[in-house]
Amino acid sequence: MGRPLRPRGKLLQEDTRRHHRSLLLQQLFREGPASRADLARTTGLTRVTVSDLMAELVADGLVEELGAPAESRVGKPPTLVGLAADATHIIGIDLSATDRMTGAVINLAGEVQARHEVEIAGARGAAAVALVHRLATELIAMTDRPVLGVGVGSPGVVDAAGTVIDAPNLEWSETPLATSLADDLGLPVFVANDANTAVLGEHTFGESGDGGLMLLRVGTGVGAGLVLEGALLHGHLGAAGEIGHVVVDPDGERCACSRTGCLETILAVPHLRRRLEQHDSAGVLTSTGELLGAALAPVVGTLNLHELVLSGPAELLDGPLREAAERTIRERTMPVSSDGLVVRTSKLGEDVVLVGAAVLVLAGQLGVS
Amino acid sequence: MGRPLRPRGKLLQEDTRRHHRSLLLQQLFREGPASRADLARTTGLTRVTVSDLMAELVADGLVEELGAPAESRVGKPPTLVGLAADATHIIGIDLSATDRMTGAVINLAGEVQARHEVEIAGARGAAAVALVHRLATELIAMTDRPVLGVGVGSPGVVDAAGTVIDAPNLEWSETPLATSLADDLGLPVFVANDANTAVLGEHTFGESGDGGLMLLRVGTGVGAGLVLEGALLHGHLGAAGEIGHVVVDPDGERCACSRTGCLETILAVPHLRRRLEQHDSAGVLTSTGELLGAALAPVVGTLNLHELVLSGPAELLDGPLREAAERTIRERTMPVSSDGLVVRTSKLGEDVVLVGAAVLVLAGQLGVS
DNA sequence: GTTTGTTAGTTCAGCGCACTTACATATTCC
DNA sequence: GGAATATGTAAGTGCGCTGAACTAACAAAC
Repeated sequence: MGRPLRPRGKLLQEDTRRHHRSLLLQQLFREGPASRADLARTTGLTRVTVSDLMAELVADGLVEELGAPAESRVGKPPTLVGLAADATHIIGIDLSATDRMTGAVINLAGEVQARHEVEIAGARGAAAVALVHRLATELIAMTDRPVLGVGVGSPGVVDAAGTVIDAPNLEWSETPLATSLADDLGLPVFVANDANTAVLGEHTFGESGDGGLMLLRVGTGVGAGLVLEGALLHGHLGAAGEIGHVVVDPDGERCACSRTGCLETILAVPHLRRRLEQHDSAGVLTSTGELLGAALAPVVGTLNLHELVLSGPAELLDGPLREAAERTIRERTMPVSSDGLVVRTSKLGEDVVLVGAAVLVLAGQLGVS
Repeated sequence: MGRPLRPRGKLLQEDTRRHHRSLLLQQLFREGPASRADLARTTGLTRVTVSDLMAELVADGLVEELGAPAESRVGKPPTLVGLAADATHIIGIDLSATDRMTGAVINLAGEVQARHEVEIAGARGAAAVALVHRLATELIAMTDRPVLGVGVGSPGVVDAAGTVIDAPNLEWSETPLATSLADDLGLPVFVANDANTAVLGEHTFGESGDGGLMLLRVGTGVGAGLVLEGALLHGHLGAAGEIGHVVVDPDGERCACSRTGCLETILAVPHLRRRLEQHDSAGVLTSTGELLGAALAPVVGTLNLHELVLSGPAELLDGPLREAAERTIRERTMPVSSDGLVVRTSKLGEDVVLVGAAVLVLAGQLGVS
């Protein structure tokens, strides 16, 4: 039965070729170097087609020949081909911090090659956009390789075209960041919400499995991103993962959003740090984890999630809090939901958003992720 | 940016043709009859290609010429073509009731043409499978049209191949219902969980929008199905929507599953009816709705759902309970999540699963949904 | 009543893409 | 050294779409 997807539009022969190109890149990306004959076997394409596409990919500088493998068997020894991870670079930008914009030059393997950042220093609106332009330009100047594209993880709700619908901190509203950057830089630009960007990073480079993945980003605010059935979830109005102001404790603290007991009031780093100073540390972390677990149990059950990843200050998240959340979720969901569940912290640490921004570009430009 | 889907496999020219075939069927299915030239315009295909595909579809009996439209404008009047909704029939089967198996002959427009049912009368395991075979055979005999396929909504967890992993009531475990039926009947057979089936029915024939849709089925048990980004959510182990034994009230009633305060203990019809007899009716419905809303608020916020549909006895669901649930969800989520949300009862009533089973076939065989 | 303009649908040659078949090449096994 | 095995390339085939040109059928203008 698979996943019957509704046909989305006209399909050209050109699309077929791009699809197969991505198929091969994807294979090299996930499984590493292989011979053309191996690729033909795993993808189902013929050796002829694989050779043809490979010639194109080599010409584009995305793939390189690596010679014969060490060990040898009967028959003509194969020529390995592999992704030329460092022949092309990607610019990743993380706008989720409140005081600075960080960026990086990243290779096709998701490895950070260089970093750079600019202070926000109160820049808002158009000035903040100009700052992103500056950061991007400076990052592009830091690599001598062709740049595949620019990925940006921005706070706030971002639509599919890369327009920031609403980001209060930067005073952005209906700001067409992607098109503005693309016009300025002459490069493909992809913009998405920071939590969505982060979950893509974790999904692709965080050794995560193939099941549903939810990443909860805990910082000044709280937000989530989800990858379900292999694809990023956008939601009805592009606001999937906006979980920070879901009420988890009706008897809790008053929130700035006018509700009471929002998830942010117990979990956002400033609030959590403050409560840790005032009360018994282990108790606060445990009770916070329990409230989080209670809120997430219905989500885990409904989605039959495979992995729940916490991203944020490890000293806060990776201990009693995570354990209490995991325990609560298991207590509150049935075995068929919780048996397959993994609750862990991010393997990419502070770089999730940067690396995720690179994944935006990889997926958009190469069909790889 | 769209939705960068990872390439799933080799693409043949044949697939292109099938894709375009589905594209045209989809257009006729959703927008009704149109001229070939109109179809060419809306799909982006050329008139030549549309004509060619149409000839094929007419030959297959799926589409019929309807002559010229009444009103006329400049130029040669078009020939309308439309889906031949009654030239082919679909068999839909609903196994979610405890005492009987119901089935129907359904046309391509999702309209029930004939009904039939068999008593389960305690049949379990292989005997229950045989009963499904009998029901299917008898239904096929009730129509003189070619049968496009058989769709089955079964209780329990069902994998992508249509094998029922676990359905306690029927004592099925790893039961390959789809292949067994397909071999027996010589027809394509699609099996899915009843709640998943129902949500497909609602999505396709329930006048629902394009955003995320969650259908909560309230009966002897409680389960849900979700359509996100236009496609059915399966979940990591095929157990998406298994929400009946998520704990919503830790101080609640003991559940048969050994947990306390599962959603089923407050919402399943038998439990709810019992509580309604013992206490004030409005109060019970309202408090039940509030607990339901509290459990669903994190789900609604996380997924940025567009529609939440309750399916089950209308006299229980469509009143204070629905209102309390909706109010609670709105109180507990932020405007960006709740503004776009619609909470309603199913427009298909008792037939959701039957009609959804037909959608399984429509989607699987024609790529339409 | 004829001409003009517009739209619908078909015919035909051509092109892109992947496939099949066939072959050159390079190595191991006997 | 020859048979067997495997890789990668070359040539030709088939399928599906496209653009351009053509026929058909009508309304509006004169």
